[in-house]
Amino acid sequence: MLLPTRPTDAELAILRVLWERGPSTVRQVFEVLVTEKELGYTTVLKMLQIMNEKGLVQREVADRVHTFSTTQTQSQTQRHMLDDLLDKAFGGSSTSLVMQALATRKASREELAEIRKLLDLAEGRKR
Amino acid sequence: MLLPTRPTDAELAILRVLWERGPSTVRQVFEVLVTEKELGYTTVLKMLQIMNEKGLVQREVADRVHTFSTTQTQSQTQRHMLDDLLDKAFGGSSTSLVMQALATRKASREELAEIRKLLDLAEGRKR
DNA sequence: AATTACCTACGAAGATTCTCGTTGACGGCT
DNA sequence: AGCCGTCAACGAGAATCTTCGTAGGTAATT
Repeated sequence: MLLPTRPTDAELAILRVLWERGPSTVRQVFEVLVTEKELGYTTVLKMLQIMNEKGLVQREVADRVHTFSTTQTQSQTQRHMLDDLLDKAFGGSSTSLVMQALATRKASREELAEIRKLLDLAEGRKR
Repeated sequence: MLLPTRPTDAELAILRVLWERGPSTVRQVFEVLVTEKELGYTTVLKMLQIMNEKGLVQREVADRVHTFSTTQTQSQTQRHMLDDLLDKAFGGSSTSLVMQALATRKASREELAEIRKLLDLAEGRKR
């Protein structure tokens, strides 16, 4: 599957772990996820196998354990999913998306300042 | 189903039509969607029935045709989906979400100005 | 050698999504 | 009366997602 499909929720949960912890074994991923939600070891294993077929993760076989790592950075995936959401729910308007993002969760003052800095950058690049 | 589930892609396509055109009959929704994608009339009908059961749309029966309308505004749905995405792919950081949003599609200068205005508002509200 | 512990592989089941064909009802037209 | 077009209802099938039980392999421990 060359086209990067949008990760499902369960897949995202696993990707989150891999992004945070870096390359991990099935057991390591399982240990993290099981604290959030009741689920079996083989469930995680199966998911990782499927994700490997899809190209979402890659595996390295050392000794007899498999170590999995993501094939896309978190940023790449984020951009992807945002792009998708932008098309499907925001009519392509990044303005209204940002607007909603600012409305959704009250950003802290520090966050607002950071966003403003980004804005300056984006605008500066334009003139 | 009281909790608003996240609309699927096919559901979003229908919601988009209803948001744009306002309350519409099955045929009207179908006429719009069929220009974008090959699909049958009964597919749209079935989807609307399901969406009605889920509470995503409500129906009004007049004469013998049913007219459907959304139960949530586009903004409400947008906020919802953003909130969801924020949790599942951005670790709750609206800053990085906004950052990616600005990076994804280059916003026009007008859009940037508008976003800046929003920022002022958000910040003003804080002090 | 037998048991235990951990690993991957695999099949399958249940749920959801999306699609459409068929059916039956209703109204207008000939 | 009989035919045609449009409508909603319904069942069902294909595809995908998510879950886990079972099986088989390997290595250490008893």
